[in-house]
Amino acid sequence: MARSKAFDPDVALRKAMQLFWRQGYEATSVDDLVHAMGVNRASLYATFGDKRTLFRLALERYIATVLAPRLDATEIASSALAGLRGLLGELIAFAAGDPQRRGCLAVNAACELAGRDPEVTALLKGQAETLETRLARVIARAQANGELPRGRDPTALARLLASVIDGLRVRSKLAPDRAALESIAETAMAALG
Amino acid sequence: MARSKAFDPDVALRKAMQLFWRQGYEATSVDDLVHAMGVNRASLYATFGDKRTLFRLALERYIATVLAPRLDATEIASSALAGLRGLLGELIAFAAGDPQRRGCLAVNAACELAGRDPEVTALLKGQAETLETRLARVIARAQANGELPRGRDPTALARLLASVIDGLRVRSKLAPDRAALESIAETAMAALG
DNA sequence: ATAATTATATACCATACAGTCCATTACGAG
DNA sequence: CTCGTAATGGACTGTATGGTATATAATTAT
Repeated sequence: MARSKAFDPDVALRKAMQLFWRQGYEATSVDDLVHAMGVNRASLYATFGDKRTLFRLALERYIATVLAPRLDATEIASSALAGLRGLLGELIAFAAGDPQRRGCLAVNAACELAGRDPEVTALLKGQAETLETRLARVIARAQANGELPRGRDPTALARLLASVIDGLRVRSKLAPDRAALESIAETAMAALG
Repeated sequence: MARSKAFDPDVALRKAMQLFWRQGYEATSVDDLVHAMGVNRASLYATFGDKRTLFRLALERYIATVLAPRLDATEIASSALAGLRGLLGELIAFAAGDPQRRGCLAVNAACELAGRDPEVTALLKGQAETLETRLARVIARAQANGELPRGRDPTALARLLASVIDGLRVRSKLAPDRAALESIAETAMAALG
């Protein structure tokens, strides 16, 4: 009934995500996107809308494909504590192994756009809440397990951990020094006890 | 011997700092700066150089006039622990009282430019190191005072605290909720003991 | 007052930008 | 095979961008 797309929208969106991750929103031009995505300009607008919409889609994809699976793995781990350690460990391994120092697209977007783009702000705020809630659940499980002492508020501990994670992401943009990052993760884990 | 400037370079630089703080680097045009600073375009270039140089100068000024004095106050406090509490308290008060949710210019700049502007990266990395060193000094003093138990590595604790601070700054861009921020600060302070 | 020097106003430049239009091409249902 | 539909190439638009040039105005040492 109609000509079919010469590109895979999923792949193209992933490329857009990666470019925004590397360069940020403002520093990325539509021309940059056209080249990186390998999609014709008109097709890009027809498929994804304007630059802002495309960014929002790329951010949603980042949350769904990068952040959420890591949290899934954290929750699924048989040992709650090991799950948390694994989360921090993966984060550090990624940061230390990324010569481009992209950091985290969500944190980058928060710093660049929060307060100036309501939709992006809402998206990121929701993600931050999800992170906290899920961390609190895992911490509560660790307390129930006896892996962590009881009596401390899991929500407060989760908030601290979420802040440390954001802090690690900022730090890894400036000095992705594995040893220092691991020291932070260890001290943070100790703070849960 | 020559005509004198019709503007105060210090005041103008402060205005530039505030605009970059509000909008970020890429989202701020030279025209925006011309208007906000109240300086003629040619005078702006003659006095401060190009946009990148001006941003670097504004960032240096931010570090010198916003960040450094807070750290001074932290170190000077008679009680080391109260100094640290004061630091976190001021940070939270600022975040909670800023309807524009500007966050921290240094963190914003790190997320937007680190890895793509070597000079800015070096500047921010240096500031991060200064923060850690000075926090470690205060923590060591608290340990020596008996305000904190001895035996824990002040550098590791300082690194954790610095990460929490960066995390608070990110969080305050999304949800500058005073109670939640205070809960994080309290839990972080507890982690020092 | 004059001359040397620096600041200012304003026009200007080339380029980059986000977004659109249209002619052409390919697909697939009938 | 044909026709309706949608995708594509690529030129195009108006505007915004960072940065400069030039002419004029103000300052002060002499």
